[in-house]
Amino acid sequence: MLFSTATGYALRALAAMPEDGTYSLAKDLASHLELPGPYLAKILQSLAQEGILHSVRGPRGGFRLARPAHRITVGEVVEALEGIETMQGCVMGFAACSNHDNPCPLHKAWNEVKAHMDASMTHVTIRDLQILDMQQHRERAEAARVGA
Amino acid sequence: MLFSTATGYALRALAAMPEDGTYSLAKDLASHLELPGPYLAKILQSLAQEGILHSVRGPRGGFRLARPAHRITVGEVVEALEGIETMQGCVMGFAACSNHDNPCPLHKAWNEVKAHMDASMTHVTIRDLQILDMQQHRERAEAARVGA
DNA sequence: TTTTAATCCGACCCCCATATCCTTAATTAG
DNA sequence: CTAATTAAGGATATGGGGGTCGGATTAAAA
Repeated sequence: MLFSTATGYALRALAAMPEDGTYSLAKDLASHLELPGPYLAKILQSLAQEGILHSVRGPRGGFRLARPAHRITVGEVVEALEGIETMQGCVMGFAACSNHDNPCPLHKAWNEVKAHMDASMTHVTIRDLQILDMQQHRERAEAARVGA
Repeated sequence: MLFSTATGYALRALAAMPEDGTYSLAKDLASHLELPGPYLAKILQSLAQEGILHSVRGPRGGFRLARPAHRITVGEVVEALEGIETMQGCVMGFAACSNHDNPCPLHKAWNEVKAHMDASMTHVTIRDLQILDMQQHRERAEAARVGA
């Protein structure tokens, strides 16, 4: 995959969190999604520091979305966890190919790629991933029913 | 950049190697391109094992292209050094999004990206990078002349 | 007020990419 | 044959991402 595994975990966790204001526990999310618990907790902490999640400690605490799901973009999450450098610079690392003249042979294709991905990442939100998450649940339930 | 630094070094080195059948020394290439010498040597060894370079030891030895430059694609070099996994699977690592139905919201964009890049990598050859290399040399010489 | 439940925070592994160095093997020049 | 030259290969740092663990901190509940 293109993103780091941490980013992938974050997106899956965000998509699985309820929007009713209740707080989810890191370990519940982890067991539900079958992700490494302590690691996911650390990632959620980062997201809280970046203002994407809100967290409270103590009993009845946990993590919840800091904003409505449709106002958190995939790009934001990527930037929060990886920085912006992921898709910058020449594909092959040719120094003289920094966006202006003298482009490398892959420059045009790469620029289109970047524009494409960038547009997607600013338009796709956690809300879109929630829908996907629900579909997957339906499918899993269906598979279990048929398999039994 | 998208590729590993090793792949970037390899592409630059391949683009800088002469096609007249003479052998280049790893350290000459490294100093010419300002790359870490021992590391580049290791990379060139890998390329030799993969059949992209030919190498001989001893005096007047070194590395040369195993084939004409226009018959070595960028994709081959990437595959030789990184494997094919680089651009496979879902962008966010969603398991249920493996190419068929139930695609993630970035699936379509990502597939277009992959197709685009794949086409480029199988069509762009070292020959194309040689031309780029020469242009950069001209530019550097020009800059030096003007600067002096 | 004490207990409990949770995040928070730091210290610590493991693995891999990057990078270096040294020894060994091969080949040529003298 | 010997010495010089060069790649090949192994051992060894180094840094970051992935991942675990335990204690400190906070806040609610008993």
